[in-house]
Amino acid sequence: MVTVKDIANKLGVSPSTITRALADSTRISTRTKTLVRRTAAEMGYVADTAARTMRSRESTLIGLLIPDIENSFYAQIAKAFSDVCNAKGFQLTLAVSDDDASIEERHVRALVSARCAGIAIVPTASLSTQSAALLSSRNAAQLIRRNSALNLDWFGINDVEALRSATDRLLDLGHRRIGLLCGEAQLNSARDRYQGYRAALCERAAPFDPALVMRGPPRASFAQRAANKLKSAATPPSAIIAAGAGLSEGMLNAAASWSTAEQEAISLVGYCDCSAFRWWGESGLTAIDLPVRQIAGDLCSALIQRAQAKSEEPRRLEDHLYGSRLVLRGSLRFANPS
Amino acid sequence: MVTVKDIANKLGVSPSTITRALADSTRISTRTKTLVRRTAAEMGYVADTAARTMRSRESTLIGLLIPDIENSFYAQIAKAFSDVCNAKGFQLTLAVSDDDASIEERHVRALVSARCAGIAIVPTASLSTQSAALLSSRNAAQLIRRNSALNLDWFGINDVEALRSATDRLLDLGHRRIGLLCGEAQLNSARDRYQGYRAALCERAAPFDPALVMRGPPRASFAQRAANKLKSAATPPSAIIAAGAGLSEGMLNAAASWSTAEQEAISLVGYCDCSAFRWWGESGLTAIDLPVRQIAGDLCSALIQRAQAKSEEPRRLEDHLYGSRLVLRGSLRFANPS
DNA sequence: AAAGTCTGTGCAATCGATTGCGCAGACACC
DNA sequence: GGTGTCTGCGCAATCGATTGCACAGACTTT
Repeated sequence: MVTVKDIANKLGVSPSTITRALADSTRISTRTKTLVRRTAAEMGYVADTAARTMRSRESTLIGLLIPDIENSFYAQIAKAFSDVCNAKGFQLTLAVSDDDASIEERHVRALVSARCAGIAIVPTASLSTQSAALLSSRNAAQLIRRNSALNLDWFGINDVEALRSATDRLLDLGHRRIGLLCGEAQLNSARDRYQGYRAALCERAAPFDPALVMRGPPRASFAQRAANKLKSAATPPSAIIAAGAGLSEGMLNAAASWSTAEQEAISLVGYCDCSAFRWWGESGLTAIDLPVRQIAGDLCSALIQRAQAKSEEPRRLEDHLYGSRLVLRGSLRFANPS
Repeated sequence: MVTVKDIANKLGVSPSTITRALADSTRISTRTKTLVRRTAAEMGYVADTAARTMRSRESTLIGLLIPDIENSFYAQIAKAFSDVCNAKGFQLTLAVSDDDASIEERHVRALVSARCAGIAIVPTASLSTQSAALLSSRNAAQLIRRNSALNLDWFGINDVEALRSATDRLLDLGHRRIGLLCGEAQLNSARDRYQGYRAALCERAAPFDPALVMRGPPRASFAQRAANKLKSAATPPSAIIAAGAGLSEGMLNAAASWSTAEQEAISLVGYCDCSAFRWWGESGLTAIDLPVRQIAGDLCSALIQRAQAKSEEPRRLEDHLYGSRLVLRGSLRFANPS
């Protein structure tokens, strides 16, 4: 590895001159600067990030900790982070928790250890106390999901409203038995989604059947089983809403194995519109469209801004709430009069 | 930030004792170890990765540079890397080039600067000389795509064979006008795919019409336009193969906007099977199924192994070639006798 | 001509964890 | 008693880039 000292030796000057020349300091003659830069390029010099981080005590690393990267929803988040980081000269380090609290803790530790300038986390429901402690009083924020154990700003969706309006729409179409695939209640966000669903039913005086609500881990595998179970019930729902990204994936995987008749008998609603939803069936899946990129981009920008501002004053916690809208596609049908 | 020195001061011992206790050195008494560990935990100590990297001159960072993260294909690669890194105690840093050589070069520079233990790259067709120079003689390898400017090991698919067999299958079904969406010829991998297609046509003595081959940037946007153009041609093809992950996405986006009749008139074949392909139309998209996870996992493991072996002897370049198979789904039909 | 102002560089300390070497005390063995 | 041997721990250097301070020479001002 070529170091500053190597260049200095080659040119017969001191290391300080090299750094200053490369950093474009005003105290270095133009002639020297040009010479140094050319030599550095020739020698293939690349500054050592570790040394720089150490000396300056600040890194240009942004940590993103998500439960899944294969789901399009989280992939969109990662892309938004990548773009913002790119634009502002930061690097992205990606950590995938697989919705496992112990993996999550390892990652949190690694991100903190790397002295990330900022950390964004989509927390698991069972986030460890350790993780929470490690993140508190650091430049971190939670994204989409909100875990009350985490004393951090939150950037997310108005989930009550999102689910209420989706449910409302189904009621408009005459559906009375609406299935819900929903995450576990430890997360405020899953609770909100459930409550939105309940609120819509209540306001419209529609019957509520607990058997239609399937709660479980926010994974595709769970949703797939749950959706199949709903379909095969004695009196199956005429519509199903997946209240989560992983859950939508599982629901579609299940429904893809249904017969055409079965598919037509049940209207489906997904969470977070992704381009593959347009590939669903003949004319696409109806979905709750969230401004994911916007949210993730805003969060990433906020983290970077705070990192650069480095004000030490304790801030009050903030929630950043975003709206959503329903994108109507072929997967919604009028309920058959029963 | 709590440092080793802080713990040492608190316990009235030297910093060396702390490090050794935490590293479980044999020269430290069990009593001291326990004490140190408890104190470290209480004080919320987290080692500084930068300092450690600097001293040891080796990081636990694996860099992955891909053109896109929203495409399921690359997301699967990222997941495989994440899993392997996780299992071996490494961290993943993700860089997205958007198929732009200048962004790519910035990322390469950053990854090298971070002294990554290993770097995997899915190179752009127009990879800069700079990038190639930076990567050469480092622990790096190219993945899927192969750029001859890069003097690195390659882990990828037998693309000639993959495209030959897909084309063959379409010929079996009676198709004679088969469209091809393909990347630009600068990349060996794109060239291979094209050649596989040509080879199949040639062997079966099927006519070759250059107008059916759309070559361009490996992006969804290009493929979408190209697929639409093929469909609207005077004598449209009865089948289209997308010879790339991004191209498949674009092809489906285009086809999703076609009428049912139009969709039924053209058999589609995608590249790299992803779960969303099963959502396509009524019974899923036929696709060339690649062992992506396997490839990516193997590559990541190889990088880590080499990093740990740290042998200085120059190695010969190796190619790691994987096979593929066609997954048949509803998007394939017999050609209408014309 | 003396004093003041720039310019262009070098010196040396610093960031935090790690480790080779050395040292002191305890104990064993002949 | 003398000589090893082992255990437990401290000293100080090291990794590479950065930066406050100092300093030498050139040039300007009164």
